[in-house]
Amino acid sequence: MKVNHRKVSVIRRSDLARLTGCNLETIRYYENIGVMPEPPRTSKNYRTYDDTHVARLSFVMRSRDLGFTLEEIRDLLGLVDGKTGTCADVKTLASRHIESVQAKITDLQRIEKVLSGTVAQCTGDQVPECAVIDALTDAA
Amino acid sequence: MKVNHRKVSVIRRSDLARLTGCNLETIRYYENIGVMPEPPRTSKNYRTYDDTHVARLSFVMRSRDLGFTLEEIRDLLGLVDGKTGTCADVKTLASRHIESVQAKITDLQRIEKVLSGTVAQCTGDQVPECAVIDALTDAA
DNA sequence: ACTACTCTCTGTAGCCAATACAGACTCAAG
DNA sequence: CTTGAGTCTGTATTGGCTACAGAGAGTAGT
Repeated sequence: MKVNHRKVSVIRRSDLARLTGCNLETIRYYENIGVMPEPPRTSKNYRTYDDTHVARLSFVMRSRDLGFTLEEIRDLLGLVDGKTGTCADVKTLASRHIESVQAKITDLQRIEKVLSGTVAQCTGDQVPECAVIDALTDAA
Repeated sequence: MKVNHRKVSVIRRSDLARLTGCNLETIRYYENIGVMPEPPRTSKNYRTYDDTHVARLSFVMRSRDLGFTLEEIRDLLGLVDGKTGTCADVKTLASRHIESVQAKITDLQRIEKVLSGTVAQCTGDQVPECAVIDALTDAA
């Protein structure tokens, strides 16, 4: 009555990728750098995952989506895993990240302002008189 | 009357770096990838720059500061050099860049909002009840 | 059983935009 | 003449992946 060679609901790498939306190769990369644990292997050396891997990778993906670096994600995971840290520690990490996000926003807004202002002066004439080129050439 | 072995106002690589604020090694990198031209060399193989190099590198630095990729900078330089393009071409390039900057701002603002909202719920208690961790764990 | 196809495994190379370093050479001042 | 600074080259490293080659494993159809 051998219905299926694969044990019921064994999660392989491609399944994990599909379930989390993570790229297939990226999973291996995360295992190499220690963000994801090395999973158990079958007798033929195939990686086998379970719910905990799905949850952890989802956490990583979500954090990544919010712009945390892998370094920061490692720290977050450490706090979750070790249970040594407090919510305050997490808050500190997140707050620092918020600050860096705000700094990036400010920077991009400055850029946007300069560029928009310059492009608005553009006449559509030949390059030597182009306002954008002038701005890039002359400004300190 | 040998006052100075170096010809008057020969610009060396370190001088160019100082004048433009560009990192010393980055200049060599820009020459390798064709953003800056290979400069003439002295008999002893030292790079020698002039005003045109200072102007060009300043242009590159300014563009970089405004978030243009080196690919885009290459395109801008091509328009300036070749004089084949019109101001409209430059405007197109710059406008596309503005759009990508705006997209980044929007994305970061979304991130900032999510993070700030989550951190605001933080109690400072132990990790298992941390709002930030919960948000990272549960959210799709 | 055989073929064809897909999946997984590994190591390695490439991407951007630099930055850093080792080891050799050159130069200017004291 | 020695010392220290500057320059030269090629190569390695960073972050965060992505892609690919070539081998082995599993599966579906005939």
